[in-house]
Amino acid sequence: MTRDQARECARDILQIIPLVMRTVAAQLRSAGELPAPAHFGLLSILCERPRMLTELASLQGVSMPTMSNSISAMEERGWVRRAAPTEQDRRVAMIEVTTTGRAALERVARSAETHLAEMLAPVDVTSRRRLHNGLGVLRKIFASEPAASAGRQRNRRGRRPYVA
Amino acid sequence: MTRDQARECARDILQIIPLVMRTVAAQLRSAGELPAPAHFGLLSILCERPRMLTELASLQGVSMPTMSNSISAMEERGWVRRAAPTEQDRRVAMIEVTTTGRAALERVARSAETHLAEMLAPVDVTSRRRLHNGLGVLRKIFASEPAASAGRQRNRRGRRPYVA
DNA sequence: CATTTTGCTTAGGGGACCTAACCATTATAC
DNA sequence: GTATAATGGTTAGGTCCCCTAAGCAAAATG
Repeated sequence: MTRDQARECARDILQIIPLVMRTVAAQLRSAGELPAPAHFGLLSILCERPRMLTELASLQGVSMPTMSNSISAMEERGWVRRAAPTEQDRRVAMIEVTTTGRAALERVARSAETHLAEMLAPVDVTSRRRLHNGLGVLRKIFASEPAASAGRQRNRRGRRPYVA
Repeated sequence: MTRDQARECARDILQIIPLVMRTVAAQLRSAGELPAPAHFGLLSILCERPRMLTELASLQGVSMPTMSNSISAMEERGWVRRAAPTEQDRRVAMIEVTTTGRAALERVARSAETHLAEMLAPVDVTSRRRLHNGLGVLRKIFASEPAASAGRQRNRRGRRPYVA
C-alpha cells in the first residue's frame, strides 16, 4: 500500500467509523438498550464460553479496570455472573453469561437487525456483498491478537489499549 | 437481504465497529490527540467550507447541544472560529476552520495514517480492496442525509440522533 | 521465606452523547 | 402590526465508556 493509499484509508476510517458508531449507538439507545454498544461484544464472547477478566480485556482491547467496571455494570443488570474462585487459582474469577444475558443479547441483536435492515434496504446486492467483505477484513485486522507488549497494566497477552 | 443475512450483518457491525473505534481512538489518544475521534470529521467538513451549527449537527448525526459543545471545545483549541453573525440572519453563527485547525487535521491524518499503515501492512491486496469497498458502502449508507423527522430538537433536516 | 508476578478492584478524571429548559431572532397568523 | 410560533444556539445536568495510578490478595520464583 502506498503512502497515499494509506492516508486515504486512514481518512476514510476516521470519518466513517465514528459516524457508524454514533448511529448504531443512537439506535440502541432509542431501543432502551442504553449501555449496549460496549456490552454487546462481551455478551457475544461470553456466550461462547466463560472467560477470565484479563482475557476479556485483551480481546476487547481495553484496560482491565475498564473491563472490571463493564462486568460490574453487566452483573448489576443480571447479564453475567462472577463465578466463585476455583481451588486451582483463587485469584481468577471466571465470568459467565446468565440466561438473562443471553436473552438480552438476542433482544439487542434483533433490535439492531431491524434498524440496520431498514438502512440496508435501499442498498443493492453488490454493495451488500462489499459491505460484508469489508467488515470481514476489519475483523481480521482489528479482532486478531497482535504481538504482546511489555510492562505492567498493558494487557501483556494480546491486544492492548495502544500505549505507544 | 434475508432476515438471517440482516441479523448476521447487524452482529458483525455491532462486534466490529466498536472494536475499530476503540483501537483508533486509543491510537489517537496515545498520539496526544485526545479529543480527535469526534473532531476529525468536523474539521474535514469545515475545511470544505464554513457551516452553521445546525448543519454540522445534521451531518454528524448528533444533537445540537453536543455539536455546540464540540465546537466550543475546538474553539478553545483554536481550531475553529465562530464568525460574527451576518446582517442577513443574526441568529446563525457560521463556523470556520482556522489555519491551526487545518494543521491539526493534517497532523491527525498523518498520525492515523502511520498507525493504520502498520496494521494494514500484513494485509494482502485483495483484502485492502475489499476494505476500501466496504468503507465506501458504509459511507453511502451512514453519511447520507436520510428523510427528515418531525418535532423540535431533532435535527429536522437530515440525519438525526435517532429518536424513535 | 522474601520478592516478583499476576488477577482484579478502587479512586479519580476526561470525552462524547443525550434531554430539558432557556435566550434571541425571524417568520406567521390573525 | 402585534401575538405566536418556529429556528438557531446555549446552559444545565446526567449517563456511559475509557483511561492512569494505586492498591490488595494469591501464585510463582529466587
